[in-house]
Amino acid sequence: MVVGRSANLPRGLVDRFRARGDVWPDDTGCTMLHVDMDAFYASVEIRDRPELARKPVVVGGTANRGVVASANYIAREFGVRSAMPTSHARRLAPHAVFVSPNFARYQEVSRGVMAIFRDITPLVEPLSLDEAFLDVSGALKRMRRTPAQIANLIREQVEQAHGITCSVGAAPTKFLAKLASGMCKPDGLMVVPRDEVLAFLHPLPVSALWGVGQRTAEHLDRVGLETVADVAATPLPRLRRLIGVALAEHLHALARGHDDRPVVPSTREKSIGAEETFEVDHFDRELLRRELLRLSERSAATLRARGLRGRTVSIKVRFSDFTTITRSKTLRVATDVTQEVYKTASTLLDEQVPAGAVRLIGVRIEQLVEGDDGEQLMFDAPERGWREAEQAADQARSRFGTAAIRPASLLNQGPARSGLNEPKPDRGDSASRPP
DNA sequence: TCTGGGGTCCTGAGCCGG
DNA sequence: TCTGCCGGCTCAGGACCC
Repeated sequence: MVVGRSANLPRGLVDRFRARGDVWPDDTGCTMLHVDMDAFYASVEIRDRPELARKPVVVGGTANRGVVASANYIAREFGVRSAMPTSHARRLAPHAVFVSPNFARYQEVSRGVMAIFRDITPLVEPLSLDEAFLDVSGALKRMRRTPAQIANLIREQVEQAHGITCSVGAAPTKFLAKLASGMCKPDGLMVVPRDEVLAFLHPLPVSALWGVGQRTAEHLDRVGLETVADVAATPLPRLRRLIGVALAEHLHALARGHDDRPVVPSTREKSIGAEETFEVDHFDRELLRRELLRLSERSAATLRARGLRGRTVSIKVRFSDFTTITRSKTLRVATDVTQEVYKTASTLLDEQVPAGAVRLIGVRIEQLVEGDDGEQLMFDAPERGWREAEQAADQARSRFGTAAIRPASLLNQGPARSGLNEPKPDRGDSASRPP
């Protein structure tokens, strides 16, 4: 979902490389495809509710502090962008239909789309629900098609099967394919021919490089590096001094068109966590501890569901002025037990977090190992009883719903706030929903 | 304008043991 | 025994991505 970046790209460049009609670019060696669904969440909502088709549609948190997760192209004409505060989006497009996200629905559609990709090649690397890399080098011979023809086939099949459009970039490397798919949106195909890589890359602004966000772009701009060509021409030692060794080497390689990362079909998670922004800031430590328990429960349940345990528990606290601190503690033995996670998180809060108005609190578990990796459980360990109880609760929840079993201290708390386990009310646009 | 929630990766400081 | 060096680990924070 590249939104803001493609907006500032040189127009002539986009026209030059975008494939249209029967004009086929030279796609020899462009076996890396990046497929990106167009305004994915908004497109799924519109497909499910066709009466929204000609309206500006914004998907995002509809509460006071939400941000835009996705906006269709009609809404974007009014300046609405993803990651923009919903309140701002409402001012820009007050007549738009605002919809709360339904992630279960998006996951379902995403699974269907990924299945289409896997019919073409087993080398599929999903980056998120709405995009993936595909290495089609092995599929060329079998399908007797070129990369661009396979890309078009994917676009047709996704639209036929799911009623939504996607854009595809085809290039010799991952980074170039991803750039290309972002530049030909919506519903487009762009090929970056092997011998035109630098002509494609060098006029782009530095922010087009993967790993350059607002801060790094400002930093580079201050020393006169504005385009990808400028980065490519900068001696590596100077770049290292400017932005650090790892980032310098990464950007220098990308700027010269070098990127030999393969498609990796499955990657292991490094951490699992949950966080929550409150509707209003809170000082009350008892309330914060209850929230930590809720988030510990969510995170540990995810660990158990995936057969993982983690050694490091970290908490994140964001205060009303947006300063954010994290505090962590590494346990002797990896755990997936809610009570263990909560106890550690709660101690970190009590001992290391100063008093103040808190707008966000989060729990994350790191240093993950497979359930039977690492140290064996001690059979007389106190956590053993908790684990059995929690596994039973997990099973009950999977049968009777997430509200069926909750820690005693979370009872009488009323329904969870947005982003928590219960199904979310679809606030804001109920008037426009059919009966 | 006023900033979500899920993550990953990198850097640098401090500590510890060999 | 003391000192310096080095590597590994932990911890905190920042930046980035979708």
